[in-house]
Amino acid sequence: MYIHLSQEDIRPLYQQIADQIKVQIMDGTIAPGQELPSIRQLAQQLLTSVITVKRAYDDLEREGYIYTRQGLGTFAARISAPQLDDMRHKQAEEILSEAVEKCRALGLKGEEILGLIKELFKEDKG
Amino acid sequence: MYIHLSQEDIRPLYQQIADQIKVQIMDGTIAPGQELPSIRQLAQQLLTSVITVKRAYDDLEREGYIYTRQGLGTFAARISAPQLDDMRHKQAEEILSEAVEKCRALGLKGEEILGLIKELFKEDKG
Amino acid sequence: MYIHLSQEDIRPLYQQIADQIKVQIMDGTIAPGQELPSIRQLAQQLLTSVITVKRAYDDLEREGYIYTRQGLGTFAARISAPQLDDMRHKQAEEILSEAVEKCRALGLKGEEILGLIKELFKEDKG
Amino acid sequence: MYIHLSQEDIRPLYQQIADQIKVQIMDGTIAPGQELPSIRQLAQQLLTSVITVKRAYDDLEREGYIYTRQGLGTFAARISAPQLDDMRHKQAEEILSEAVEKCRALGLKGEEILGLIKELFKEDKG
DNA sequence: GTGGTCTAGACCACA
DNA sequence: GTGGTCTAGACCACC
Repeated sequence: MYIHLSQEDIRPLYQQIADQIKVQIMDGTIAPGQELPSIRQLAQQLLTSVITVKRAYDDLEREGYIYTRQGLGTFAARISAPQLDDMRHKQAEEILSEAVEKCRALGLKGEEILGLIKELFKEDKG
Repeated sequence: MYIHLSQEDIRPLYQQIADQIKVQIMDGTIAPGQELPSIRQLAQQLLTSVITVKRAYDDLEREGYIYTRQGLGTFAARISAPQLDDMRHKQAEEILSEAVEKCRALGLKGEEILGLIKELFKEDKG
Repeated sequence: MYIHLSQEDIRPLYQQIADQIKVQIMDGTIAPGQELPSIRQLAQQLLTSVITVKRAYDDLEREGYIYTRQGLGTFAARISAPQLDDMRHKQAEEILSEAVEKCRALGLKGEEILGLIKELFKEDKG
Repeated sequence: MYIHLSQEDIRPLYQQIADQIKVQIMDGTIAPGQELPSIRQLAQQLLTSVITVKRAYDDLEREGYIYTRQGLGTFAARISAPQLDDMRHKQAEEILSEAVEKCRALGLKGEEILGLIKELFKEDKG
């Protein structure tokens, strides 16, 4: 499992780990039921502490992406394709909703924001 | 100048202050060149510490929204309305573009993202 | 003897084993005095370790459901049906009484608790 | 704020702390909006580590009972009476549902469990 | 002063 | 070997 930690990233280390594992589960890189590296292994690989990895795994388990069993290990949850789709959408909704909130805080109106987004997609196509 | 601080807001106090001043400059409530209350005055009014207000003013000055003159006071920058509009739009574009990137990383297609955004605005209206 | 182990079950493996044997003794699937499979046999059958099965058998013996004779094997205790019923009821009473106590500590009245329980059973039927 | 930690309790320390604060919020001992002791204070008082208290506060915040603000402190959430009632009921439902599950695992049928509960309440009245 | 993050290391339960 | 809990202590951001 490849994970990249950056000191320049604003997010705390445990969140960088959790976010990247989340993406890999959602895009299928990590298959349902697949065993994840042990917290000790991953901590060693990332040159970080056991607790930091544990915290990332805890967050992922709480959100239903993985499950851990004492003495057995940590595994990707067995999520069906439609469930995965749902989770992806919820995740995306959260990201977009946050971004829109920030724009509103800048004083932009809903129409202006929609306009900007449409322009964004036009540029990508061109 | 009216500013409301909330303990329950997730943002730190200094950012609540800066954000609200920013909006008032952008929507014209504070005119270009207008004098802002002194750090001590505002701290007293908001029942908060001088340090917190100073941090807000510092951030605003760094971003070009206000400027301070030793012994004279603090003033809203002399920005024309179209310039202000430009600043807002550039910032908003950055925020939205980042969010869309994150959604793409999750495996969502452009159409799906646009759909989610449209739903977001429908909910807000309802 | 059929026993199913699940990685996704929250309970540790040894407890899954003990619980299922307990039920089979209580509902008569395993007759009083009947010989149980050896620890090694069962471990092999369940694709798990001897230690795990040993721990399950130890727990069951401590609670009086089975007994082991050196060199002979492990056997279901000779408990009469009414005795079994008594054991079950006493255990259940303890569990339920504890739960009700916790609810009372939350500030709920007896009637509210009874109401909640009745709803619980309605849902299970529906 | 009085909290009692017991080494004999099966629950981990952080959960003992969280559970007791939860009860005090639900029964009104801690008022909505009231400031809780700082994690350092409470850790000192309970002769435990900062991290253990932090973990308890984290869990409570995640469940909506309290909120914490960097530099300000930790506060009981402003929950209305009906909301509190709801939370109490959900909490109780969880406790009772767990207990019923355990009884079922013992091999008891729904009717038997209901019978035991009714006897429990009769005794309390007598 | 407050909370937020992280480290290095320990001991326990489970397999 | 695995994960679960806990300690003592550090540095940072915020007030």
